[in-house]
Amino acid sequence: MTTEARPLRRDAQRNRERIIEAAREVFAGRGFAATLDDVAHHAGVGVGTVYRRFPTKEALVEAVFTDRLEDLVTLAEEALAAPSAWDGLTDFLRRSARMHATDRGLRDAALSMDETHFARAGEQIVPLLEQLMARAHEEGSLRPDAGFRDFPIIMAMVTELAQNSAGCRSGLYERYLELMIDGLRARPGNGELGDGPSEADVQAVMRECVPPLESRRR
Amino acid sequence: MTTEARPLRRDAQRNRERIIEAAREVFAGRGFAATLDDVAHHAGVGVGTVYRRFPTKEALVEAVFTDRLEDLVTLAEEALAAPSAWDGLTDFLRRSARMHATDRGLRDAALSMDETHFARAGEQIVPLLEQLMARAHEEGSLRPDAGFRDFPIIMAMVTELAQNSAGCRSGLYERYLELMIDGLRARPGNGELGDGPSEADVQAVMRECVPPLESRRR
DNA sequence: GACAAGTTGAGGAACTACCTCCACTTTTGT
DNA sequence: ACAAAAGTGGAGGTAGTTCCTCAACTTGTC
Repeated sequence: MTTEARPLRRDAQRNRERIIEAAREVFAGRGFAATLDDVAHHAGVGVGTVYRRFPTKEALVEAVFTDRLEDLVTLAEEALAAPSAWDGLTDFLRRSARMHATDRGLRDAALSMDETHFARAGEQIVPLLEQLMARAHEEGSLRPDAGFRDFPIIMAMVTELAQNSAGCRSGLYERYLELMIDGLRARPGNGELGDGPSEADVQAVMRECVPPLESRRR
Repeated sequence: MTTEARPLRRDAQRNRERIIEAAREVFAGRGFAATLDDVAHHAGVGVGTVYRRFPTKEALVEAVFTDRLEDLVTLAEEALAAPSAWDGLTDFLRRSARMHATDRGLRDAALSMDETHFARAGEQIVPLLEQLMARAHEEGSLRPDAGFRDFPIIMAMVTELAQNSAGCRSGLYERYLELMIDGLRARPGNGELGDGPSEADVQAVMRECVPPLESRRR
């Protein structure tokens, strides 16, 4: 049952790296909506070469974004280490929003966490955010009716705007993130938020926000 | 130069109404992304009939949504008439968000205000919102660094979520609207919002949020 | 009942994306 | 140096979309 892979020929190895590099750039701009033809052209190789190396788009996406998602986990760990839970929480929002705004592929990967192979990163990050929220609640800085499941939805909204304003003022999304952050503060006079989303709700929304990875072909 | 239109034959008139009715429903569900084929099928008529009556999608959209946009203007007028500017403002947000969430076509029409024939509704509504914001600023209830141009962007974000959660919990967007509303309150301890969007920014974002009406065909 | 008006829906045109295939080139092992 | 193995390129087949036309047919009106 050994998947004893023979080493790639030298030129093939070089091409593989070129492809990943090109994919990083192309996905950063167009997200998962980018085609493998795009990537190939960008890498200066034929489409066939891309398909030989990465039989599905998912395989390529995985090769490109696995590390980047680790960065998000690291970000969450740092957030949890901050002395003030509020500062940790808001920094996490700001910094991850910036990452997602800069790299649309990363955004799509993060929003696909529950489905794809990225599930592992999700499993790491969710408990961190849960703890962070719990600490912020204890601290009294976060409004009590906000929960950790609001994280992904807020991120989805804000980074969607980041996409839609990329052509004019790329930093515009920050304004509305700040608005939501101020809305998250625990304060007398806040309105009623009502019931938060269920886990299924969160997953459904995330799915809607990302172009499907699998080919529609049957 | 008379556009002396002869009256439609009785059956044609009936079909025209059916088409508009069907378009209302179909656009409500799929927004401007709906095709005229869709509409025809829904109306129980052939595609050709639709194209004969409405040579472009824009003509049909106009026929369907002109009144509905008037409703939004009315809503803004009512908001302005409220004794408290804050209540008027937040009610406007809540009620128009609900309208947009229920009818995706209306959302698309509202977000196309600056381009299409709906410009007139835009010209009516913008000054109303501007006054409303001004009154809320005087009143001291609205944070001073929020402006009337934040309206459309907040609406775009919230109703985008309404779209993406239509399949699971259709009311989910309300939670995040409330969050933004709390973020809009004037309060000590609010963060810095930075520069608001320019008129051009707003228009660019709105454009990005709506599928193009014209055929891509060349 | 004749003529104009209206209807129909299959199908052509244009686009997009996915992916395969095989003649050709390059590397590697001897 | 040479052959076998590995890798490459990219035109083109398959397919899914949507837009819109048109010629044969049906219906309404006078």
